[in-house]
Amino acid sequence: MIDTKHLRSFCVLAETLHFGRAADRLNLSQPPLSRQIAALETELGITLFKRNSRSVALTAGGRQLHADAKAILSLLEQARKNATAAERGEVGALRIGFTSCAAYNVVPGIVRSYSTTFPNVCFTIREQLPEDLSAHVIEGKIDAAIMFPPENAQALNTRTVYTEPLCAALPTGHPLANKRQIAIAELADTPFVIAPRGVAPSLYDAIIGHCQASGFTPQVRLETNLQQTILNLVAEGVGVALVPSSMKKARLSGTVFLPIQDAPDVHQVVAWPKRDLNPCLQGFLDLLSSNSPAA
Amino acid sequence: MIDTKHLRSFCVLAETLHFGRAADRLNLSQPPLSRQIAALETELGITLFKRNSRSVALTAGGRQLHADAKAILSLLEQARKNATAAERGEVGALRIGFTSCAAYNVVPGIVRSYSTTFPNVCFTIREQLPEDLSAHVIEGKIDAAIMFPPENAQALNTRTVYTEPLCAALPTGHPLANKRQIAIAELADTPFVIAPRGVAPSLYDAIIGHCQASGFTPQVRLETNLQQTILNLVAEGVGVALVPSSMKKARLSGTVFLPIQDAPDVHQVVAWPKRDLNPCLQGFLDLLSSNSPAA
DNA sequence: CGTCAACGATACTTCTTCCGCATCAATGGG
DNA sequence: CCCATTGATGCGGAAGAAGTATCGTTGACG
Repeated sequence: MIDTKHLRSFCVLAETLHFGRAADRLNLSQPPLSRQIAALETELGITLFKRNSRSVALTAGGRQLHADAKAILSLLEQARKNATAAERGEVGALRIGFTSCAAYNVVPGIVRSYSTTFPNVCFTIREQLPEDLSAHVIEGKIDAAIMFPPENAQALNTRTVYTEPLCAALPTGHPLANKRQIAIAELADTPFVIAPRGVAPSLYDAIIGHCQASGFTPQVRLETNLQQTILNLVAEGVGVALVPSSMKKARLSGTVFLPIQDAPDVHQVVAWPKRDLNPCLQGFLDLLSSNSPAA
Repeated sequence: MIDTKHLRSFCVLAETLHFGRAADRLNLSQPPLSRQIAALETELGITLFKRNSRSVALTAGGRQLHADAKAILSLLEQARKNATAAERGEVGALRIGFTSCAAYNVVPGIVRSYSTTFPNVCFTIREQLPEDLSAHVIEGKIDAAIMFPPENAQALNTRTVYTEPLCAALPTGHPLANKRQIAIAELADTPFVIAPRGVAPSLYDAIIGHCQASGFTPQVRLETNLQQTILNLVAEGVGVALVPSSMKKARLSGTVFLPIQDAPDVHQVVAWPKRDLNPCLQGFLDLLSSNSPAA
């Protein structure tokens, strides 16, 4: 079998065209080099050097092999670097899932900073249904997710990356739409549009909890899973909704966003599996920590 | 140093994820395989497999190295094939020089047949001055030349590849231009355009010799080195010329080509250096022999 | 909860292989 | 014609790799 040692010896000899000097450069004495080249030649079944005891010259096959051998040796060196870089998370692939809500706060920043810090990582981000994210992380379909805090997180690590208050989303025609700020109790008689608890328990609990703390249980007219859809329904006049403040950036006509007195905070977390850590993820998490702004 | 043996073992293990079965496929017992992988890991300074005595899994670095190692091993196999192919003349580079005259007879055919028979050879053909061709072959600037027979060919092998009679080139206005055939003696009083003897001795000798055999020495009005230029001068009415018959294909207006009675033959030869044969040349010479048509 | 079977790591011996020294054979220069 | 240079070869010893036997760990099963 052809050995990298043979290739190295061959390359040095092809460049020096002198067995003695080539052997020196290889920290070797001359006889082993002669034997290595001879072995390579019998292995390939061709002569690589035309030698008479006065000069050494490459044959056509030797020239060809020299080009190929140099390429292979440099690829080998590259492979060594790649492997260690991959283990450090500098090359590889990283797949991140996120909810539409995160698209308005943490995602833009982390996308820019990560892809500039790790240009050799194939970085994929996919918006996914909020109720699917936990499962996708656990199943390994994605390496991490930016999402509302999951409830049963025994297989997941989580870390808060964004915190913001809830705000109220009202249709433009709503009687309260012209106020600068409202108290949640003012919405006690207005129908709500809300995501089912299973989609984002923390968000659901924050909304319902805040209403109940103000002395009423909101009348839920319609449930739907996406914040985006909720806002569309608000714009249609179906009801009002409490949404994370960053949803303002959705720039949806027909909807007014109003701050709420004593608004509860909602959080975005990054969630990643407890085992089998993709090395690329570490850099991602580090960047999230250093960049994460408060709301 | 990383060895191809290590790469092979690593690849098989990465595919089977089982030391025992991988060792079988490598015709090896399990302990050496464990040691090889361990050596590779210490060599790279990273762990390639996460193993607990129940399962073996690639790390990120291992996945990266697996991709690279497969590529390297296939390149190695390719290099082995390339080297033997190069020695057989199936890959490599072949540079052929030729005179404008040959461009009208042997060159088109050999170009087509050689480049289809040896598609992996980088095939370069260059038209060059006829008086330079011998030197270029001897100096190694080109591997072979298709040319008029050189005179002092001690360092060159030559083989005739095309034979054709001389014909007469007359300006369209010439009194003999309407004949179907002429005898050379009819041109005894017409000025000639001819290439100097040094450019193509065999051609020069054939022309002068034929005239003298017919009882006259041609009056040379102008000497120039290229057949192409000679024909241009004939078209201008400077004189007449004797040229190889295939020059008819130059499709030059203003010139008429007439067969000559008892015309002497002129030859095109392929000339190549006597030593240090480029393997690609052998196939070229073989094709020339099998394709070479008589005039 | 204990036993067992499967699997990878390790210890030790054996054998192959490769290196270095000495020397030979060929070739070109003085 | 002699000699110096250079690559090939023979041989003894050392390094390294493979194989056998065995250990330690871990999940499966009763």
